[in-house]
Amino acid sequence: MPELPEVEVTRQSFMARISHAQIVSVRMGKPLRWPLGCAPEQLLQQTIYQVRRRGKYLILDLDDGVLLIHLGMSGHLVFAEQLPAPAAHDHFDLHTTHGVLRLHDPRRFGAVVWSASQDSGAALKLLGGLGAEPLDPDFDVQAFAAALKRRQASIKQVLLAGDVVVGVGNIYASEALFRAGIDPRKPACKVSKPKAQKLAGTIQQVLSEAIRQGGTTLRDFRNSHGEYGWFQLQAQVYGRAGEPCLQCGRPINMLRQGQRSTYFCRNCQK
DNA sequence: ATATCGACCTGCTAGC
DNA sequence: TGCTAGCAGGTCGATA
Repeated sequence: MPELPEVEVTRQSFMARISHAQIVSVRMGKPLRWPLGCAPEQLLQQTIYQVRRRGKYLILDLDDGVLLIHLGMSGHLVFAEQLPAPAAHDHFDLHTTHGVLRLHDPRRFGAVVWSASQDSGAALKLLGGLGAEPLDPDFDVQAFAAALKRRQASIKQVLLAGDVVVGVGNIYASEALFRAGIDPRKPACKVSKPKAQKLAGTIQQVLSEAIRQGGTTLRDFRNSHGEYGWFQLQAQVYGRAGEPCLQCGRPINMLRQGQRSTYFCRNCQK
């Protein structure tokens, strides 16, 4: 489910409500991708100051350290004053003075991890290798183009790797490459500078548009109020194999790159 | 260093 | 109707 837009939409949906809440109790269900990294009791009484985002991670600032939350493939957060008793796939509850933050994650590829700071320990390990934030006003298009020049892997796989630019997952990679007219199979280093600059723009455009649409709901995604996203209706290639290209009318192609599906138009993307 | 591939886990759908 | 294979929004760690 969650690429940058879904994580950002989630963040915006509960940040103000949870801000300055104090943690009252913690409930953990089945194991998630990584252990919490501290005794749950250590979180009690701590205040949550703000909720930030880095790539696809949410970062909750506490009195003592940070709590990282990753939604994996199938996770979403719910935040409400009260919630029903945990059901199947509700694997983490953070009870606070403002309400309950609950992670629902059927596949359990998600995680909640405590770290002493954002720049040390578990957080350093998880966030340290991440690339640039595409929606940061300081995003450096020249540096982005230069970084692509150093990579021989296909442009699609370099986007997904997240060490050049963060937040672009399988849906938005296909969409951004289509809008930039770049063949997803092209080695990143062979993408011309103008095309790389164009791609930087289409990545920003696609992600921003998706945030405005509340993200993409293929099956699981909801924001913390339980509302769906609608960007899937604007997708021009993702999930449209065999359907006519909206630019040239020829059928959209699908292929596998690194065990992930890529959707593109052979005619419009060179 | 970089690229590829398997692994993690559950649910749903298409096809027989 | 029921079973099975294959696929799904991510990313880490082992291997070449």
